[in-house]
Amino acid sequence: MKPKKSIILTADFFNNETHEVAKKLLGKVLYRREGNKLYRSIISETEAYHSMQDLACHCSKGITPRTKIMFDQPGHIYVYLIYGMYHMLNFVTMPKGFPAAILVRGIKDLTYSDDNGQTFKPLNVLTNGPGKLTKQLKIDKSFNGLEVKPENNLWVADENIKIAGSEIKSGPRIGIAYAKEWVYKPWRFWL
DNA sequence: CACGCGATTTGG
DNA sequence: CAAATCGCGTGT
Repeated sequence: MKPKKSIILTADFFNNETHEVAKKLLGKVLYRREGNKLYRSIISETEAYHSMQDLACHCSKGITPRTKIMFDQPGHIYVYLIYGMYHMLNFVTMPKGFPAAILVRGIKDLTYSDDNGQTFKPLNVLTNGPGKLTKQLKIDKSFNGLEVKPENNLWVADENIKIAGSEIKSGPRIGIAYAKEWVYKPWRFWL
């Protein structure tokens, strides 16, 4: 059985317009290694947060202890805690100095392997929300500021899963009612 | 240093 | 529909 071709996404992939990267992330494969377990899932929902003008983006506050990571290199991980209990997983986009990130809101087809990635078994849990998926994948603030790569036990790969343009839906982002005209930007993407 | 609230989820 | 629960940004 020939192993599936898996191309690990690097900074180049994330160094682009945030909404474009958010769309391209759909259908990409999210890996998380935790102890002897390797989790594999398909990214199915994302949201783009782009520029200091975007009032929905934390980075609209400027460079603060929390937001500085979004000003850093593309391909880094931004994790923050919301409502005192849920960790949100984001990937930084755009060149260093320009604040932007993508929130991973949903993953699907979560499987795991505990034998060095040879056999993946289905894990029948719901991962259709940003707080749910980080709980399942045991992602917390310890990932904040790290590069998304296998050495850090969290990475994204292109395994040539074909997504037709017609499969991608878009609409307003969730939970940002305070963001004035930015509320209506269709920067949420899902399959 | 006190205060208010959020890129959510769950249960009543 | 409201509670849970706490770090961060703001203003004092």
